[in-house]
Amino acid sequence: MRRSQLFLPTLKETPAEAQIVSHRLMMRAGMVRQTSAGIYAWLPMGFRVLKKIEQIVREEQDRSGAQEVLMPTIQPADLWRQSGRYDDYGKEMLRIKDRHDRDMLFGPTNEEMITEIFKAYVKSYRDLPKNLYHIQWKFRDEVRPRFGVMRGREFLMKDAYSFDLDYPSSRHAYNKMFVAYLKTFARMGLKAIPMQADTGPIGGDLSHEFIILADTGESQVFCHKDYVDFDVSGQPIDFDDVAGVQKVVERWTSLYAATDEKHDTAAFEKIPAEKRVTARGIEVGHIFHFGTKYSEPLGAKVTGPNGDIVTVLMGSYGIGVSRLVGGLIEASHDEAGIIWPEAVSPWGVGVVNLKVGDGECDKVSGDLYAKLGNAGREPLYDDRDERAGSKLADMDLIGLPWQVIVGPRGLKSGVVEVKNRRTGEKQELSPEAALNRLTA
RNA sequence: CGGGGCGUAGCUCAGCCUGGUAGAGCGCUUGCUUCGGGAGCAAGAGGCCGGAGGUUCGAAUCCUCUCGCCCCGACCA
Repeated sequence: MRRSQLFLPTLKETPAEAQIVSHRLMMRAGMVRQTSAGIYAWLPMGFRVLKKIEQIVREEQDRSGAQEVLMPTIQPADLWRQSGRYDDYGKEMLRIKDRHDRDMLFGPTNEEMITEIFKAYVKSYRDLPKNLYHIQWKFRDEVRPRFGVMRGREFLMKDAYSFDLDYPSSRHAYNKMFVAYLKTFARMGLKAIPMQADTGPIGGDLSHEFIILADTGESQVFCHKDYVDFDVSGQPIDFDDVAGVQKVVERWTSLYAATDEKHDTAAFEKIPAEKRVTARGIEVGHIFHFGTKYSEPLGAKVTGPNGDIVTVLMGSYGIGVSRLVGGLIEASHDEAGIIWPEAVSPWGVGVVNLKVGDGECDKVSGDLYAKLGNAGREPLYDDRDERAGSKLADMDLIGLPWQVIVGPRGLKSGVVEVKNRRTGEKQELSPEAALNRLTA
C-alpha cells in the first residue's frame, strides 16, 4: 500500500476525550472514529489489525475442532424469555421493536440462540460432541463505556458453545478451549494468564478469565510470578489427547492466580513474597462451563446410548476481539507510539522514502516496495512529499515492526537503514541485504 | 445510576467572571525558501460559539430547559 493513497488520518495532537494510552494512540494513528459513546467506526488501519486478530482466533478455534457459524446480531425476545434472561439481563440489553411491534433485541451474547439451533437438529448422542463458534458484533448498553474500544458498547467477540453428553467429555471440551486460548494469545505476542473467575450472569460451576497484565488494566489481579515465564508457543498439541490436554490445563492452574472478586488473601500469602505478583489486568477471554443452565430450560436433549433422554452439558467461551486491539497496544507501546507484534501488525514493513522526487531514492524505495510486496511482507510505502522528520515520526506512531529508511545520504554510500521498531536498533545495509534481512 | 467536568475552526484551546459584530497554535490550500526526526516566511480558506427558549437596544458571554461527550464511583467481554 502506498501511503499517498491510503486513508490514514494521523494526528499530531491527542483528542481530548482519550484518556488511556491505547485510546490516545488509536485516535492519533487514525485507527478508529468514535460515533457515539462506546461505538466506533473502524478506519483502514484499525480494521486491518482487527482482521488479523480475528484470523488468528479463527485459526486456533478451527485447530481445536470448533466449527464456525454466523448468527445474527438481532434476536427475538421470545428466545430470551424461555431462558428467563429477558428480565434478568436488565438495561444492558438493547431492546428494540420491529415494524410489527414485535420485541427484538440486539444480542449481547448467543447462548439461547445457539442452543435453539442445536436442539433443532441434534437428536442423538452419536452427533456429540460439538463446538460451534462465531465471530460477531455484540451490543451491551454499558452505563459507562470507557477506555476506547476496550470497553465499548458495541464490540466484536468470538463466542464458542460446546455441547456434550456427559461431564468427562464436557470437561474435555472446556480444556480444549483453555489450551486453544493459551495458543491464541501467545500467537499475538501476549502473555495471557488464566485466572479463577467469577461466573457473573452467565452462571456455571467452572470458569477462567484470561488476563493480560498491563498498568492500565481494569481490575486488580494476583498471581504467582512463575506464570509470567510459562510458555506454550512451541510444541504442537493433539486436541484429541484427553490426558495430554488435561496436563496442560493442570500446569496452568497449578499455581495461584485470581482476579479481585475471587482473591483469597490467605492462599496468596502462602506464596513466597518474592513470587507474588500484584498487578492490573485486562480481561481478553473468559471461558465457562455451566452444565445444563441453558440446555434444560431450552430443552436441548439427545437420546443416549441406552435409549434414555439426556440433557446436554454446555460451556461457552468468549474472546474480546475488538478489545484485544486496545489490549495489544496497552501491552506494547512507547512514547513515540504503537509497537505491533508481527502477527497482528497492519503492515509488515514500512518503507520510508526520505526524499521523494530524488531519482535514486525513488528508484530504490520503489524497488524495495515491489519486492517486499512480492515476498508477501505487506509493505506500507511512504511515498508522500513530506518532510523527513514528519514521515519518520508518523512511521513510529503507527508502529510497524520494521522500517526501511531510504535517503540520499545513505544511498551515497550504497546503503539503506533497517530499523527495528521495538528495540530501536538500526542497521545500515545495501538494499539487497536489507531485502534479505526482511524476507528471511 | 450517584458525584464532578466540558461543549467556540478538522485537532488542542483562549475569550465568558465584568454583554458591544469571533481569536491563537497545529492541520488544510497557494507561492518562495528549506529538506535525515513533526521546518521558515508570505498570502488564503475554514465557525449560526451543541440545540431551544428567555432577559436585553445588543448574548459565545447572563437565566431556564434540553442534547451530547469526558472523568470518579457502583456495574461489566
